Amino acid sequence: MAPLIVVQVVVDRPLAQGFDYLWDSERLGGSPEIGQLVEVPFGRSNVVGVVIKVGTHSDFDLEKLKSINGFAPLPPLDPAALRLINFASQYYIHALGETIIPTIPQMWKKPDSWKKIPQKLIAAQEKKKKKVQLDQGAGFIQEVDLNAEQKQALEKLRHCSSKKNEFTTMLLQGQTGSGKTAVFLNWLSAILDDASAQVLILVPEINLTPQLERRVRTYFPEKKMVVLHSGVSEKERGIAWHEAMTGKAQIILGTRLAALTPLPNLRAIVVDEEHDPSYKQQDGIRYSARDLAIWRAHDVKVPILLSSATPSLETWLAAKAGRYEHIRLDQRAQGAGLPKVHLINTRDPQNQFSPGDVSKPKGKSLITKTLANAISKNLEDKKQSLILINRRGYAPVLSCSACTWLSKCQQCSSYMVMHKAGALTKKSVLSCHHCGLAKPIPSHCPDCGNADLKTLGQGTQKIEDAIEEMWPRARVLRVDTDSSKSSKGAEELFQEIHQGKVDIVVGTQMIAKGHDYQNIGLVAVLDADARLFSQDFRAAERLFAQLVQVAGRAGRSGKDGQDSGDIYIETQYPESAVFQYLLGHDVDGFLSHITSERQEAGLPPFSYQALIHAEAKSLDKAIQLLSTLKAQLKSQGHISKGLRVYDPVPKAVMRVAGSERAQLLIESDSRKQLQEVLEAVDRGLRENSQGRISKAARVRWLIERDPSAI
DNA sequence: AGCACGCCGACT
DNA sequence: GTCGGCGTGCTC
Repeated sequence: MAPLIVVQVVVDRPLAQGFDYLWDSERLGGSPEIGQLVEVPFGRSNVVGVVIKVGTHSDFDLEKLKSINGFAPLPPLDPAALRLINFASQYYIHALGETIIPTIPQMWKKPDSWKKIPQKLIAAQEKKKKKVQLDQGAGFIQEVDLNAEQKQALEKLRHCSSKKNEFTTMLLQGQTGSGKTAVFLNWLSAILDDASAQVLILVPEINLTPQLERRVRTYFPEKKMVVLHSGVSEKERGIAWHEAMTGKAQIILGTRLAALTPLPNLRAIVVDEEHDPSYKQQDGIRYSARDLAIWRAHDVKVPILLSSATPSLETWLAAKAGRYEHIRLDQRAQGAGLPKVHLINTRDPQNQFSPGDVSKPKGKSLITKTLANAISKNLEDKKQSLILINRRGYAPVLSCSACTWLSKCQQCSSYMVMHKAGALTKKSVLSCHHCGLAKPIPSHCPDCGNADLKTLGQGTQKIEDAIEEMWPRARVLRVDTDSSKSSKGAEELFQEIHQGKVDIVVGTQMIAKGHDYQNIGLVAVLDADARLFSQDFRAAERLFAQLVQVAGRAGRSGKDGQDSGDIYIETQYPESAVFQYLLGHDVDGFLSHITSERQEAGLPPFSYQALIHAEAKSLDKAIQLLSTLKAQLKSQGHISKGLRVYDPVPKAVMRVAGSERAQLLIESDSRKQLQEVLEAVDRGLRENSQGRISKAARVRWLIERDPSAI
């Protein structure tokens, strides 16, 4: 009789345990290995799972064990990848199976097509060969072409990461346009001299990927590179992931979803724009790809480079404290100077239009007279202007002029945004940006019947209208998620800007991210104040980072260092720290400033946080669950010195798509203590839940470690 | 989570 | 008489 083989498998369900199965060697024609992707019968159906244990006995009734159906034509996930996923599962208090399975591309999770996969891979390889030949190009900046400062930074990078098998974290801090990319690509170049070495380059979830992709390809034409982000098709992603996890791909460029790809020969990691909030996953397991990348680098003993013009406070402090190497790049490459920052005090009547002004627009506009003059001049100079307003749609809310009616969403506790007819929809609509509900615009007030409905506030669409009215001969383009989703893709819109087909671009923050523009003379930010006094303690930090990024867009046009562009910020509070430090492009000054603020308030990075989210049909139930949880933690003696469990509160947008939401904040001075409490929270909630929904009141809950916004 | 089983109300 | 609501329990 063949020896008994029992394997433990985790599946994509919110279940903490693994499940035991029999491994029938004869039938399966292979031996079981940890990290193998298998198909198992589970309940009534068959699902894929990952083997986490191989042994000869089971705690479960042997008679009741089912057998493994089959395994994927894949090597097992390597031990380092499994360690990473195991860490993520524990740190973020998320079931192992639910952590591991979603990282595997769809293509590999269809057992029916496992047999056909080898042919598919061969076909894809053939196709690739043809493509590669077309891909050569210029634009490559060799080491000799770097400026003195870049060379120095590169030397330092090499020096800090010269020892084999040593973990180092390095922060490469430099202004936009200082040539960080050229430096880190040259750094990676030496690492890639080892033919088997793999490097991981993480980028935020932005439209920047195609640009960087082209650039990396021209740097390393002979290296195999794969790209992993949500825009890559399922099939391509499956192939790319396979090439990465088998060590065939040397360069893995991707967004946060690439951070968990198995890379058996990983030698270095780069996290570009490390401060960017999109590294934080916001659904499912809420991990930070940047934090996991650092853990990963430490675990496999390789250097990791974090790059940013405006580092996150966490990173910057670690660098100050010497835990990270701090490498600076302060001059602008290619001689471009820093743009001049102008603060326009909107409370100052001098900046506003007076009734008699010739150029005064008809309606109320966010565009002040001072800004309008600057835009006019920029137009005369044949330069492009970027106008940023972080609110899409026409107007954030519609109101009745006779009664108190406002365009509230029926399902959510937020307002419906008015969108004018055009790109997104054929007719004008009211749309809820939280639940997606869209309704026609009422012709009369639903409450009192009054026909005079007025818009409050201004979004990108309304600004676009205002600009077209003020500069009828200028070519205006709007770029936001609405305009890029319809008619043309974002990439095409950016092409129009590059080709000089537009004079004024109106858009949300997405126009400021990652794209290099050649002829921008002016950048204006219209709604900066909205985020100045936010509930979220990181709002100012984010705003500052965005404004610096925006400023970077303006400066790139200055070819000879003369004309470096202007940035205009309209604000009621020009004296705010964010703006004052921005005036001097003083990133370090600003970070020092918020350091003391955070320290005094005991906020991260001087403490560690977690949120317990609760969502139910009624707010009462959600709050009730969290109150009970808090009481339970108290009675079990979990609340000790250095740990603060706040009271449950309704969320800012309390109601979304018909369910009401609350949260509980837990804060601790120690990571370890927080971990222990969160494990207790998980145990306590699980005891009375099926999956992630409480049995009694049907409250859906979720633990979020290191929330990016509270 | 996903799914079946099970026991109570308004329907072809 | 049944279709279907969602409360409860299980998945090796």
